Amino acid sequence: MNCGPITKNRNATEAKILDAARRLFAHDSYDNVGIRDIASEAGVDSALIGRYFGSKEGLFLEALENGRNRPEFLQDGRSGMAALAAEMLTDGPQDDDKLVDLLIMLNSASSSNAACAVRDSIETRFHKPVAGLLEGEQSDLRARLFGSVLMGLAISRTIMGPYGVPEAEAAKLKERISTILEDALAPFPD
Amino acid sequence: MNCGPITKNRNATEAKILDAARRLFAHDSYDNVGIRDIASEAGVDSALIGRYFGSKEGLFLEALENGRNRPEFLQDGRSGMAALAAEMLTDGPQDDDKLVDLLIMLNSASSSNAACAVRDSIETRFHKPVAGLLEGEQSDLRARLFGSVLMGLAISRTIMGPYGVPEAEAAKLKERISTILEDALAPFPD
DNA sequence: TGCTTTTGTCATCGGTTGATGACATATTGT
DNA sequence: ACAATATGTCATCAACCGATGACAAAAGCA
Repeated sequence: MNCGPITKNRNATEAKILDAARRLFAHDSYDNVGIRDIASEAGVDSALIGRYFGSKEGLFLEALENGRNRPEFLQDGRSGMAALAAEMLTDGPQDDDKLVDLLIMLNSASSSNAACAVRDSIETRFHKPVAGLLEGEQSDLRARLFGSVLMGLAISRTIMGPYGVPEAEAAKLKERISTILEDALAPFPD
Repeated sequence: MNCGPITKNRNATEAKILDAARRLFAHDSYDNVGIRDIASEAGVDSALIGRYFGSKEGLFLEALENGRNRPEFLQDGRSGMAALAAEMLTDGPQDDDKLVDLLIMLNSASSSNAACAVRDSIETRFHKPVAGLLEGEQSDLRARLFGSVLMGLAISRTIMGPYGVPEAEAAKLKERISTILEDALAPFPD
């Protein structure tokens, strides 16, 4: 495919750039991914990033807001959350589409140029929706607690590599994590 | 103090650099902290970093291994771990000496030039000692699970800023977190 | 005191980064 | 077919980075 004379198509090019950016940002931090890397991965000239997205930061913001599967896991309520956690325990979470957004956020959470956007994104696209699903008092606090456990698990599974929580062959581990997450989500006693 | 003619003292200078480095690395990522920043913070010429520590990476490694209060929290066994978690829930954990090591690791865990050292350090100075304290089977796995929860909490408290788990005025929150950590540490049923 | 070594200062290097203006080529509209 | 616009390419800029060699000043030693 894509033989014959070169074709020019802005929408397709933007999509290629966005895809490449999401792929790279999911594996490395904002600071460690250059516009030349992204352009190269996308098979495109690096100048187009500035032209179409304004700046590297603009591209990062779009990559962050462009999650296909928004909070799709939320549609299933709590079982969806458990499923998301289970997803993290399967092999190669790095390439799991459902986790790309989370990985992008985690990798760049400490990059000063991206930190604000990451925080906002976590709040808007994760904490708030989760809190909305919870009944009882202090749903915000419980959602953040839940989020912290999930983020820790994600870090352990991806960034920590072989030193992190290993893939779960054992059902015991999944069960254990379910228990922990339930603990985080449970309403506070009066 | 420090008036009169300038005095030259290598040990003192190295200490100033190391202190400054630990302070800055605890607030920002490896990539976002320059040797000029560190030198300036230490009140020292940036060339001395190269001279005394070989390179920026060398300095980072020393800053990482130079934690005063090694795993002092481990000396108290499980109650020490709970105390560490409680420490994270108090106001301004950024300036808490006991958490500096953890903050340095978390901030630079995604910086490719520092990631390996960070992973090793977490494994050596955190996972292993914790596992050593645990009785029963699969202590390594349980230690990593415990670590993931703690890291998630630390991220929420520091990097997430106002969007993270808020300071714990309520004893309820501490109790909840204790429960979660106990869950993570508990032996697996047969 | 005079010499050597250590410690600190300064200027600058090569390399990389994000950004941008000038230009070339393809597409579109008439 | 021709002009106008949209899209892609290329070269280059200024700023920053980590690193380093040349030099100055202090400290240690005879």
